[in-house]
Amino acid sequence: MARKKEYIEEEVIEKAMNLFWRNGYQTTSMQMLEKEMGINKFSIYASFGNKNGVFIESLKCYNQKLNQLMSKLKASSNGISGIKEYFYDFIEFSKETEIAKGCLITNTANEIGEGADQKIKDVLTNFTDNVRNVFSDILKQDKTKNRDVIEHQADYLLIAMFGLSSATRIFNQTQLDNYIDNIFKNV
Amino acid sequence: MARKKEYIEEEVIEKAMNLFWRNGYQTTSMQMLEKEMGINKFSIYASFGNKNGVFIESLKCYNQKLNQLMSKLKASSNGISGIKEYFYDFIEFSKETEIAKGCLITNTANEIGEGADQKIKDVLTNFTDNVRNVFSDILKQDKTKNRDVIEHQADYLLIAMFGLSSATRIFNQTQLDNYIDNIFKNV
DNA sequence: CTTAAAACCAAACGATTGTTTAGATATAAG
DNA sequence: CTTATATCTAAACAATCGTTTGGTTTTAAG
Repeated sequence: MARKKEYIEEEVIEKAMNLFWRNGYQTTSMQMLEKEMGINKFSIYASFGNKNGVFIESLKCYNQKLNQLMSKLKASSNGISGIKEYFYDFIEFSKETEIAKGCLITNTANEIGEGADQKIKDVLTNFTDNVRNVFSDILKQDKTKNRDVIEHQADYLLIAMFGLSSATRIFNQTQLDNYIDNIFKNV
Repeated sequence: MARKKEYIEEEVIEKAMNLFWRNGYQTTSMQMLEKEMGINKFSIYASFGNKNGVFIESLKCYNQKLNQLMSKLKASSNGISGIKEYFYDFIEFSKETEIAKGCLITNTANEIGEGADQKIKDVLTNFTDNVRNVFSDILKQDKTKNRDVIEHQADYLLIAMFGLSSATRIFNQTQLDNYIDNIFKNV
């Protein structure tokens, strides 16, 4: 006995996510979100609580998109060369629609300071643990490597991904290619 | 025929720089700057024009501090192991007073989006060119390396520094040690 | 000692921030 | 068709943003 929503939450969140991705949390205002999401402020608050709620859902949406990107890697039995492919896939992903925006999670980790919201920190931790586990699983395909080496290399590749995120925003393709080549000389 | 300033611009800018370093550009408000710098808003505007002016000067101040840190490296004839030492020096530098804050320049590069101020972009470009040249000069000490290899490795190490900046903010010392060890297996 | 210039403080500026509310509109159940 | 309820638009909320201004205090030259 009520009116129907004229928007689909998953759809408008994806638009919000892209805005946050381009501009960061602080720079993105409710006014900008209103315009980009195509719905009224009232509807945004009804669906997501507040700005932080929109951001949290945007992070989760980004996480999902990245999991889709990683599904190829998860299913792969190509070992390290599979991870290297993922690095290249990520570069394309980060500039999907327009200019390079880096990784939303990495950008957020770099943006937030001391007094950051705990929910946001949790999403970040979940994300890094997730990526690290995927890398670790792939590395385990090589039975000649012992557990210590695998853990170290998983950490190394995870941090290298963080570097790649920043790099996509500043450096050119040749520099990125060269960076990735060097990174994978050690694993 | 006038009153004397009760503050030294270099001193208050260093305080502003530390605030920007901890919190980023957007999060840092004039109110916070007023408190941290210990002078009135009027004085801030009289000395630095506006918030952007304070930030530009803060970036320059940071640049100077980093050049001091690099002076050891510039004078070094230890080749690559000198650069590796610089990586460790930077980690200490980034958490000099308190918690890890990464590199202010890298943080800024990650924070600013499409419509960033040109002056800020210029400072960032100057900085990366500067660091890259120092790395390049050190690498040239090895006469067995040809020009192409040196340019590639300078780019690689530069991007690795960007990764290290993010990493200091998120990962623990063991992970950082391992990261640096792996990075320097290739140069 | 007077006087002009610069630095100080505090208050206020309009604009924009994130958030809430009031009233009109649409929809589905009874 | 009536009625209850959820969604819509648009206006307003207090708070804070970066910035400016007016008046007071300090200083140093004449």
